[in-house]
Amino acid sequence: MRYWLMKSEPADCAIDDLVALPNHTVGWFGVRNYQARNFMRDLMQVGDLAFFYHSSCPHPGIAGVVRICRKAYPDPTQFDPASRYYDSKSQPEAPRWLQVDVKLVRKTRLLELAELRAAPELANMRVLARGNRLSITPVTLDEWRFITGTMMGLEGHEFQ
DNA sequence: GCCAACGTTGGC
DNA sequence: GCCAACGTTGGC
Repeated sequence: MRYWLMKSEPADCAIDDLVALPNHTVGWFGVRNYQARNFMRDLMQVGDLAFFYHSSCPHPGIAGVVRICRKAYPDPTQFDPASRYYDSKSQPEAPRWLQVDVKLVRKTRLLELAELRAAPELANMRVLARGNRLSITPVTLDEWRFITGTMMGLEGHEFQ
């Protein structure tokens, strides 16, 4: 059981899009970085929990909690010439890019990036590291508990 | 395998 | 739009 932070551009998929979707489930398409892909391929398991993070937008920050509900499989957008995530070098018989499915656990208040940066308890959080460009980063249990508990007021909440 | 050039990310 | 940081590409 691991914890993650996953960045999504609200223009692609915002937390409210996930709220509105049937089953509140979406494929995490568009990852085009090998390290992030390898996290999904090698370490992510069904049942892992993740913060849903809004990036490249006016108010970047954590907007919700999701659960991994399907293990890594080929990202269909890599084969779609109309997609901004199309990759002409990826072949269907040897897909280069993968996605997992995530299911909304709960929408939370927006925990803005500035607020995360201001917390000494999160000084070593991977996503906050200088120069970090990974769209998927591991979160430690301590960081998870601090954010869901102290920052979100969800002490003792069972994320089923 | 090196590394310069180029591209991308993402906050500001 | 800027730009720091870092990933990727491709010639050698």
